[in-house]
Amino acid sequence: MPQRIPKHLSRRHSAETRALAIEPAHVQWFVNQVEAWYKEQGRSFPWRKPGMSLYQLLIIELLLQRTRAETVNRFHAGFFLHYPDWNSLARANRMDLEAALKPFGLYRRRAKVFQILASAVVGTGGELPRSVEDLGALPGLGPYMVNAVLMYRDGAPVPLLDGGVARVLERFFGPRELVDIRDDPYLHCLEERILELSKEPSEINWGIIDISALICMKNITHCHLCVLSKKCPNNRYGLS
DNA sequence: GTCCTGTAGC
DNA sequence: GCTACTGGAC
Repeated sequence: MPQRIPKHLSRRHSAETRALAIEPAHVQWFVNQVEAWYKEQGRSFPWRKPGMSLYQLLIIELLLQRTRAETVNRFHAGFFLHYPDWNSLARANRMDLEAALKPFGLYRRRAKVFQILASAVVGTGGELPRSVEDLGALPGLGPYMVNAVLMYRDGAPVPLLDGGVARVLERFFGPRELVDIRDDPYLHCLEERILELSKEPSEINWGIIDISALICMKNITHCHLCVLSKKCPNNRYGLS
């Protein structure tokens, strides 16, 4: 008599099987192509270079949520002039903070999250927690933000899986299992394999992000410019 | 009108 | 699962 497997577990298992069935050489080729392309053609932003505090990096990553990197690039310096650290954020007047956040969008939500987060960090001595569990418990920090902190602070080989990255991975490797990328076992298993084969976590993560933003966009794809098109099942080269 | 380096509430 | 959150860029 075969044991009954709960539906969500069997779906998880099949998704991971699908991700693990991809040839190692195929994943390695993807990683090599993206990393080589990133060194030549990747975007350059201040937060990708040394010199920013962990506070600034975390705020920038929060600002990048549902917001174009170019927009964050243009306005972030002005914001940090007024709010240079956790203390200034925690003490800020809510309306002033909202006004400073308007150029980025989502300003009421962000003002609230920034202040709750700042109070929490100031309350524990101005240091962010070390563990994944405690980081994820901070207000406003989901799986993406936790990984961003681990990557910037610890150089950890963890993925930055956003909507654009999911799009690139799905077009090249095949579709996800679930609607929400944060819970999808296929994309997470795939990312684990990609980060394992990468030499530098930030380069592969930013490389995929930049391909999603510049080449492999939602509605327009520039397959003729893409270093992945040769082996991409979604290749529209010649058609667009 | 659509999209953008997500998260939390339902 | 689905949706609100927001404004800038195209």
